[in-house]
Amino acid sequence: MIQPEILCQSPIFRGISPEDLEKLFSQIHFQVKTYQKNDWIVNRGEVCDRLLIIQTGSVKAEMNDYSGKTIKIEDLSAPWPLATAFLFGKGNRFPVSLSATSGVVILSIPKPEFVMLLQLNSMILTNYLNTISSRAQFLSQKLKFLSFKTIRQKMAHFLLEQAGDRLQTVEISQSQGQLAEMFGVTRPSLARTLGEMCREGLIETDRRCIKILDKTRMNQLLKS
Amino acid sequence: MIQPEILCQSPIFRGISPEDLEKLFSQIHFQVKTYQKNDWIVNRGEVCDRLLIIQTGSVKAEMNDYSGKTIKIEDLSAPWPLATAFLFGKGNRFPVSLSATSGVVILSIPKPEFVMLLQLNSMILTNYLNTISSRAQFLSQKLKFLSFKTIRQKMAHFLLEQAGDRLQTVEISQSQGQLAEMFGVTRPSLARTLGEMCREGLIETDRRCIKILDKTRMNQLLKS
DNA sequence: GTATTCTTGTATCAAATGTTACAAACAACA
DNA sequence: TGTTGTTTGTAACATTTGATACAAGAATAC
Repeated sequence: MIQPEILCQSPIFRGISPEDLEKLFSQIHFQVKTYQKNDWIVNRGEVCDRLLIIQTGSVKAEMNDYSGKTIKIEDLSAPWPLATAFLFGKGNRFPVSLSATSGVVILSIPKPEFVMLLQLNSMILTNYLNTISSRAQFLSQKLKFLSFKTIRQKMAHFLLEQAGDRLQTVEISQSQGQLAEMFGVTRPSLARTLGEMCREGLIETDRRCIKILDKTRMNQLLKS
Repeated sequence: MIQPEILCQSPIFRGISPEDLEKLFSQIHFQVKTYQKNDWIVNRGEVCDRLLIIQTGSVKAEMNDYSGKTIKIEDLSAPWPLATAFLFGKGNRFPVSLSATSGVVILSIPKPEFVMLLQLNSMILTNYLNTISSRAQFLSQKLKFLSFKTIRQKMAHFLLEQAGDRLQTVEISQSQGQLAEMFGVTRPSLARTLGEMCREGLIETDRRCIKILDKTRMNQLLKS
């Protein structure tokens, strides 16, 4: 059976009372499946024609490369939905393989039934739309960031975004190492670039505080 | 007034008859706005609380940088929807500025009304979900591609993806220059890498045909 | 206070890629 | 056939970044 108290904490059913959730589920068909540890839940490439939500336990997403070996992508646990962005769209196949890392209970809602659910309840609809849209926005943001080629440009983009129109001083919350990881570069390379920008009079640094001295010149870095 | 014959060719209203479309629109509130050439339609950063669809004419998307200058992003024309991935989600603000490149008629549907439309008609709902999901999938794909750091890796990924499980020979449809642009590298660099891979016995090239000689070794490139 | 651990700044060398330039192969066309 | 423009292969050099190592400063624990 479904567990409304857990499901209503899922991003998709957030804001819906357990009672309402039970009523909604009484109107549609669905399955609840149980898996043992290390069981395969879905294989990469399988058609994604149902929404899966973890009700209990945790799941490991893996991608197997062209030679058959696997690389771990991420860990997911209750009450998270699986592969929300692949239920619709053109290539609606699972991009990863999923296996149970503990005893797992999965709620499986066929796509037509889920569409019905979306039409029955506008909260579920907006929740689901918010989920996919946020993901698209996140990816879009990340892509824009990666489009800057040199570390200088990434740094300039980051600083100008953090500072906004008003501020001149940015205090970074992470360590330099974490920042480097976010940039996808090595820590010494980032430090070197910061040092160079200091010497050129673009910024001033004091541990975690970075002061932008010349916004105009910083902007020009992003265009060339 | 709305033009059902045009709108039903939009990705969002595809598959709906002009008659049904007219009935649907009689049930909701919406606006139809006219713009002259070079008029601003929306500014970057404005709250995105309505769905915009171009009914006539064409529109230019621009991004203005931190210093105020603008860079052209893309051209859009009827009957295309605007910024579909930003109507929902967390940061629901327009990521770009939009201006008319000709006389333009824009259909503007407030978000709550659009949600109602999604609940009234399951075709519109799946169309819209397909649109956003496809975008998320496209971005995800692109991001994965950029995650490979060296040109060798990008090339290996590209070739193995194109070839699939069966084929050994890939014929690229674009010129080497266009391929390089897609990879985000310069043309001579790509040619050099291809040359090296040839000499190492990984591939054989003949103009636009590339034959993969050693899939196993090619796979190993993707892991290191 | 002292030891330990984490963070930062810096240096050196190697690897990867960009930049520029040029010639050969190919395609389209008069 | 010859001409012109495009695509491809290749080279030399500059720039950027990665890899590794080490020392000094800062934070934390004991």
